[in-house]
Amino acid sequence: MLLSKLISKTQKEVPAEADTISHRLMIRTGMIRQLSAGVYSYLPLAHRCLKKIENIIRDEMDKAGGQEVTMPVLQPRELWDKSGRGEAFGKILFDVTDRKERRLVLGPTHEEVITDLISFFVKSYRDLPVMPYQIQTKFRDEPRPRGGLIRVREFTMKDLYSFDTDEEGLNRSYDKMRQAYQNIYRRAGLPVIMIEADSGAIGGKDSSEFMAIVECGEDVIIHCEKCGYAANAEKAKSIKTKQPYQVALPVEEVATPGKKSIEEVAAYLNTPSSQTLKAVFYVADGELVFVAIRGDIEVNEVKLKNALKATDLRLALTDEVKNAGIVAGSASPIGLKEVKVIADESVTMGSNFIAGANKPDYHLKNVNYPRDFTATMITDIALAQAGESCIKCDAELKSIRGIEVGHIFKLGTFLAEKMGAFYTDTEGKSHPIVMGCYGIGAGRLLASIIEASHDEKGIIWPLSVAPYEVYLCPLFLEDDRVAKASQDLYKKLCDAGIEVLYDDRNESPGFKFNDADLLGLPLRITISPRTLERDSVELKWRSEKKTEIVPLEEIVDKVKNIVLPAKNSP
RNA sequence: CGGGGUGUAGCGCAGUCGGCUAGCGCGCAGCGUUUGGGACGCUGAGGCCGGAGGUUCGAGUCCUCUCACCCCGACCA
Repeated sequence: MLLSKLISKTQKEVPAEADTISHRLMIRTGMIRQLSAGVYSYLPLAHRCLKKIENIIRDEMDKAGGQEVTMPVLQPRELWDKSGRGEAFGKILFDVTDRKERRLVLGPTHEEVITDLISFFVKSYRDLPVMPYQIQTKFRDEPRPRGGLIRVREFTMKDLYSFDTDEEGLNRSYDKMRQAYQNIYRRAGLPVIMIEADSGAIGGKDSSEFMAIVECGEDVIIHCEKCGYAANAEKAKSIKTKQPYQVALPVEEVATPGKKSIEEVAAYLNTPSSQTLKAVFYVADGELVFVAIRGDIEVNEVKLKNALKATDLRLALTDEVKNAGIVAGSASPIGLKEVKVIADESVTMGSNFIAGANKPDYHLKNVNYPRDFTATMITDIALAQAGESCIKCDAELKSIRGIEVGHIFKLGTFLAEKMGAFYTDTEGKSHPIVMGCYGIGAGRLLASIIEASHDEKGIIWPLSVAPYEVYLCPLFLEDDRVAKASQDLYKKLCDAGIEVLYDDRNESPGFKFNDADLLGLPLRITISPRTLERDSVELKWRSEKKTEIVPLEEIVDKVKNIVLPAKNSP
């Protein structure tokens, strides 16, 4: 490809709104162009990377037994009503109405469609297992797109679905996918860690996320360096810090004029926050819920939502709390009736707590569970934090940030039951098909690779996903010898099956070198009057500082030997 | 959805006590000189100042409404 003809233009300056590294670099290299919030065009450089990523994914899916299909983007709304997930997805769904006023959605994922499809073709245990997949555009009306390609509203995703006769089969499919995913990241040159995750609106039991560890990560990962335990913070369990045991003392009222927050009360009474009980109010599917938790711990809303089996969970409004007769700032579960109380297990870890007195400007001392209050439910609804202890080995937990670049789920049978996907076993009995689903976003993977592989000059592409493999960089093109030699070399490299970006512009050396670094192709070949004096060219890896002088007659073979093996063997 | 911010040339920005042909840098086009780590000179093209309404002799600038985009939070396979 001639650089002068490439639909792209490198730029020095970048719009103020681009703040993540991958976003800035993709704009500066002319890879993407935003059309609307979270909606992008992919120019040739990005397109080529995406195709390479997709082909790696496709290859691994095929090897693992996947069969590629294409399913509709337009999906009737009834399908989502049937599965019951329309509600769980809520406003994320892009709604469309056709000319007959029929409601459709733009597919955010395809479990409904695939289950419907498979239920038609799979009738017997003999047809199972199957693993259909597709690589296709998905639509999700995210509340807040951000970070360039990190979170967008229209994106290409590979989604594979496994259908098995039983749990054991599901586990086998799941393991195959887990291995295939590891292969994909390795081949794409992106280090990831696999962590335990919450399945969210998708539903199901077990789920694992593959996280790229990068600065701009949206997710917090709690992990243990000692035993390797790692989980999304919204799922992570931990051993909470212990409180010294004390003999339960009689409850005592204390004045706390004007002190409302845990920090204020704890400071005023000169006690650590771990010695207090905190009250937080939520509305779960329209019902007010009182949440009690130890003062030093935050509520994990995902765990709470799961514990309540709620579809919609949000913090309660001031008025809603007031109308329920609760005194915000001095609230406690003590003596509370008619309101559902969910307590974190931390309220049982400790004694003689400070809690609200349910009247303004007063708190209670020496509150103990269950002597002084009870709860509708006591369970783990705490947000695990760095500094707490690992549930597996008791070592101290750390937290890091990551981007979710893949998520695999064991769905089980709930969708098959809802959608009517049953198979007949050897005895002629009918059973719901056991499902799993496995997603990976191509654009996000691309952005993550840049996040993980760049320097102050630009991108450093791994060979496997680079838009081109070689940056052919002639200097002083007006010199006929240079023009002829580089033209000649360009042709030979192309004929050898090497993907070459030929910088045929009449720019200064510095300008070209800087563009080469910015674009980040793995190999740079420089030809100039100086190298031609020695019948040579200069070869340089983008990832390394040093250069190598290679004779003209050897360069094609040398590049072939570097690039082709890496290209052809995964 | 709550809080904050920004819309002026392809990109980055200035101009806003209302006033004349709306500027600067980068980029783009032409000519010339240069050039092993983002060169320089000259010439030139390019603007419904986000949109609508209003105030005014006069609006990029003031008022009202609106739209878009970004950031923080909420939310998020």
